[in-house]
Amino acid sequence: MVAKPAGESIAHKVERQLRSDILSLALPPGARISEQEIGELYGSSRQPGREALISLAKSRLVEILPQRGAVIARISVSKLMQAAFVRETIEKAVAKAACNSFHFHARSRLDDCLVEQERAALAGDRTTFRRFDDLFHRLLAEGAGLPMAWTVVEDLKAHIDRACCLSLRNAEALQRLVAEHRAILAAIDARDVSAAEQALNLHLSDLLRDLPRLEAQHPDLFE
Amino acid sequence: MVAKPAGESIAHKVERQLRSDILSLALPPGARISEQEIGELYGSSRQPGREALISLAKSRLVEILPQRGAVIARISVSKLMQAAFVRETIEKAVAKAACNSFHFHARSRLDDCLVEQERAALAGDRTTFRRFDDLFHRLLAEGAGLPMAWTVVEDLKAHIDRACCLSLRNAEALQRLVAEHRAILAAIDARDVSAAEQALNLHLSDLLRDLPRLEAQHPDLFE
DNA sequence: CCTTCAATGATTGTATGGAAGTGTATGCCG
DNA sequence: CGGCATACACTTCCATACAATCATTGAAGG
Repeated sequence: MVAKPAGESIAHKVERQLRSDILSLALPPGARISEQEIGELYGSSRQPGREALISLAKSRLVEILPQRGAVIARISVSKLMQAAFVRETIEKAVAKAACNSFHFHARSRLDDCLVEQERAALAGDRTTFRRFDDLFHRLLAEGAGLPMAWTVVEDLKAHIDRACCLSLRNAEALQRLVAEHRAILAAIDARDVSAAEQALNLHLSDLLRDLPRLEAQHPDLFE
Repeated sequence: MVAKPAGESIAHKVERQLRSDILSLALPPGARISEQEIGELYGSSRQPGREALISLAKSRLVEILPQRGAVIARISVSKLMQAAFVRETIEKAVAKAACNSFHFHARSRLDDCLVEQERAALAGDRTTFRRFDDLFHRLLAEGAGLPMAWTVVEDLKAHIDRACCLSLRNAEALQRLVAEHRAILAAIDARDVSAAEQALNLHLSDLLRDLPRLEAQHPDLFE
């Protein structure tokens, strides 16, 4: 049995690829993009490209101008700050629930997750790092018995991730994030709600502190 | 100039209609539905029906079984409770922000909103009532300077609204909800954070209290 | 020189044909 | 009568054709 006997539809593959390219800023905000060129880029027809665009428009990563075309959305500071705020309130509530009780299985996976993430940080492998960063927050929600909280946070991250990507250009920042993850987990293990909330606040406000610099440095990426 | 010279794409119209029909339980959970019959139902081809299905699948209102078809999603008690919890944490944060400062324009629109909603409640017009219920929560978020909080809550409502629809079969319940809205607004006007949070908690837990009865009464609608 | 208007090109929105996949029913064989 | 293979019906998924809409360009007229 092969790993992936095809499994996924072309439209989904295109969507994932395109989302990744947008989040990594490989496709610059403000650039126009048509269904046709997405199709050509992937060796398929317009249809999968169209469906990918519709999906990404729901995440606000592209903006569809009716009857005219689509553009890669610029980073909105206002939306970013709102998304960060909402995310923080959700994750604090998750942490509070986690302090109350935590599923054993998720807890053990979190240890592995942190090890892998630290390895990626040391290797400077941002792609892998980000994958385990997501996994950390997802496992936190699952362990607290609130898996849906992660799906909400995941949507919010669309507004945050590109700025995050800009901010994490130096390797020591990656290791700091891992340390913050450990602090969050330690507070939850100790069932110390206020410590957990404080650790989360620190973790999520890293980016906001860096935001003015990013905006000054890359004015064309912001709206 | 006519009011709407067409304006919206067929796909969007189909999506809205289908979403409405699912939320109102006109289309029963568990029923299968194909692109073709959606198209026929609306006098269009399969394409708009397909796009509507994809959109609704993102809201988890339908479940797409790859290469096989789509079914109207059943109401998940687990998802409902998680969504209600996350929603409550978000709206409490919104209320807290609202106590701090509130945009004048949104505040004045809220008064109108409540009047209209009460009128709908007295007339027993559930459709209009629901529209102004949404508007109330949206204006709350906008007034607090967090319009994005509403978009998140709106997504969460997909998991909640059908049960809510079942619960509100008697007219006095509608008027109670309006009174709860007034209580929330009064607490915000008084800048009393804990009163606002308490009023919101009461408002949103109405449904949860009723949930066991609904599940017993309509077992086929739940998963 | 500026405004107006028609032609052109590009892009989306819609319809439809065809390929591939899945579950079911049917008929055959033991 | 039960188990198995094959054929069939149904659906999604992808490709492509067509129509409608919008921006741009360029020319004509004031």
